[in-house]
Order: sequence, then structure tokens, then C-alpha cells
Amino acid sequence: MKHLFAIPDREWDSIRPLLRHESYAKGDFAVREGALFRSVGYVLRGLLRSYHLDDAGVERTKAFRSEGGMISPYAEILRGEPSRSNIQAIESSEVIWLPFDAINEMSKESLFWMGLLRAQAEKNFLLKEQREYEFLNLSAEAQYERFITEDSARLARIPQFLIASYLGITPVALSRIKSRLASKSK
Amino acid sequence: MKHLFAIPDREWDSIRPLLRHESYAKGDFAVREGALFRSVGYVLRGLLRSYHLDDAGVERTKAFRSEGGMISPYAEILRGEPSRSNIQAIESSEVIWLPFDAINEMSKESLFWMGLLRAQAEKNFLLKEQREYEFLNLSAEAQYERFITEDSARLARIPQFLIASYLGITPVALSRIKSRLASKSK
DNA sequence: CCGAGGCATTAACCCGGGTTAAGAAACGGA
DNA sequence: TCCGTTTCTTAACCCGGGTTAATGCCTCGG
Repeated sequence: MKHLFAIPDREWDSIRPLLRHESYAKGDFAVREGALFRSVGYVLRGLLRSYHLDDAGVERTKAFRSEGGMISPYAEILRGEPSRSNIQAIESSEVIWLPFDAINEMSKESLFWMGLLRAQAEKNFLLKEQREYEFLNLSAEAQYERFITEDSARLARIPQFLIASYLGITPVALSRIKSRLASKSK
Repeated sequence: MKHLFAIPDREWDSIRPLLRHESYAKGDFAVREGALFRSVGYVLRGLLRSYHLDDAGVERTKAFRSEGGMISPYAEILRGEPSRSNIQAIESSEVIWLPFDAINEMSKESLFWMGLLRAQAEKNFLLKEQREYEFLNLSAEAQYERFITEDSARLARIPQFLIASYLGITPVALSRIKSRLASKSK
């Protein structure tokens, strides 16, 4: 953990007592919609997803995050609002939670912490930018093809109806896409 | 400009000679696809869009930015890659260009500049997150309704075929949506 | 070992967006 | 102002995803 962000000794000592380590069983919720949640999660083990319900009550999956990834209601933390999303463990998982407000306070006088928050923001931006690119350029079928080629390791760990929810389509449509691709490659 | 980012005197003196002020006529390109572009633009006047061509050669509009907005191939700058997008003036426009690399260098020793880059990244993240939300939750028709209610001032300035390209649909489909909404509200 | 619940597949039908094409309207330059 | 170009609208047809529903499979607990 410490070495992952290249945290110097001094900063490590100041943040260490504020870290929270949590374990989640499959299906457990780390964050519930509506909660004022102020921490950023670093995934040590397992796989989680962040999702919310649309107006019609359909689950919309925003992201999957596994080992080494960050998960949190980041946009809402920045806006100072309660979480719009739920964060749920797809597998048994372990997460280290970093207190955003404390780091934000320290960042006012520390180039290191300010730099870490900058890196965080840039990383999250790039992830969303990539997603925008896919929504704008790729059909559901092309998005799925990209997913299975670039994320094949994760694919096996995520049930199909959640992938459908990530792509913004129904499980039925994803099943049709799969059979279309299968007959195409024959 | 200076007061917009609340730039202190000392920092203002160091950045001032590096700023570039450009004017663009309607239709002019500020950035071309493939160019290694390393500046972040602050729009003083006018309206620009950023877009790129998909595999089929169709224009895909990523964003519109008007007075007070930031425009740049930000993701590519962060990744150190040439621009994937074109940036074009929809109206006659004026832009101040901030040199990213110089600011990035200064940020290594300056809390102010590091903080500015952090704020930049967070702002851009929030914009993309909002767009993800719309793609994931809203039909083309609902996206358009949101656009005309929340961005009504801009709507009049942007030709319809560009709005269609922003929404990820064809001009024909947008025209149909408009007539559907018109008959609905009767 | 059995039954229940959750997940995936398939089919039938509907609807909205893509495509193409034609005509109308708005715009811009000479 | 006039003409040509660009933009917008409308129509016809196709296709892919939504919806609903039936079926089959797998897993897990009793």
C-alpha cells in the first residue's frame, strides 16, 4: 500500500492511523446510495462494482474495479454530495479506505498530498474519457468485443447480466450479441 | 484571466510570458488530429467544439466549450500522445493557451501550480462523469431534453447537426425527436 | 438427492434509430 | 439581390435492442 503510491515515511506516518481496512463477502455493500461517504477505496483483493438505479429502477453499472484499482463515489465526494451510487462486492474482497477530507486538508500545505490528489483526479478522468469514447464510437457489439479482448481476465469473474448492465443493454441483448459473434467467427 | 484562477502576483509573473492568445474565425481549427499539442485553452469569447472521426468517417463531437470553459486534447496531453481530436471554432472565438509542460514543471515545486492542475483534472473529471451518466441513463430523446433545458443559451448557437453528433445520433434522428417532442407538448 | 432461485438462452413482437433520398428552408458570398 | 451550398425535414425501409415469456441449466441449502 505504502509503496504503491510511493508514500514517503513522514507522510506515511501521518496517514497510517486514518486508514480503514475492510473485508466484504460476496454481495456485501461497501457504500449505499444516499450515504455521505468521504473515503476513497483501494482494492487489495477481489472485485467490486459501482452502480445505481435509473428512473425506471434498472441497475446501471458504472464501473468494475479489481486488485490495484480505486473505487469510490468520487464525483460525489468532489461535489460534497451524498453518494448517488452503490458499491457492492462481486467477489469476497478487501479494501483500504483513504480519508479524502484529511488528505485534502493536508494537501493545502503539502506538495506530496496535493500531487496525490492530482494524480487521482487525472487517473479517474482518463478512465471516464475512455468510457465516453466507447459510448460515442462503439456499438454495443463492438463494446463487448473490446471488453472481451482487453479485459478477458476480468470477464470470467463477472456474471453476464452485470456486463450487460455495464454496456447499457439488457441481458437478453447481450446474449443475442454473443450468439451473433459466435456464428460470425465460424 | 489572472483573477479567474486566482493567480498570485509571483506566479502570474512567471506564467504571463508563456501565455498565447489566439483568435479564430468561424470554422478555423485550433488543434488538428495527430498534432502533438501541449496547451490547455481557456475560452475568452466564442464557442468551439472538439470532435474526431470514427472508423466509418463519421464526426463524433466530444464537447462544446464557450466563454469561461476549458478546451484541449486533455486526455492526450496527460498520456503524452498526439491529439486524437480536432478542435474547431463554431463561432469567431478567442482563446488563451496555457502551456501544460511548463506548468507541470513548476508544479513539482509549487503548491499553487500543483493545486491548479489538480483543480483542472477534477473539473474535467466531473464533466466526463456527467456525460457518462447521461449516456448510461438517458435515451437520445431524454438527452436532448436535458440539453435544451440546461444549455438553452448555447442551444441557439449550435447547429442541429452538431448537436446530433454530440448525442451520438444522426441529424435525421434528431429531427424526428424534435417533431416527436413538439407533438407531445401540444 | 431434491427443489428453489438465479442466470442464460431463445423466440415473437414492437419501436426507435440508421440509411437513403428528395424537397424545403436558411445562409453566405458575389 | 440572387444563386448555390449547407442545413433541416419528411418519408420509406431495414435492423438491432427492449420487452415479455418460456425453457433449460447451474448452484446451493435442506
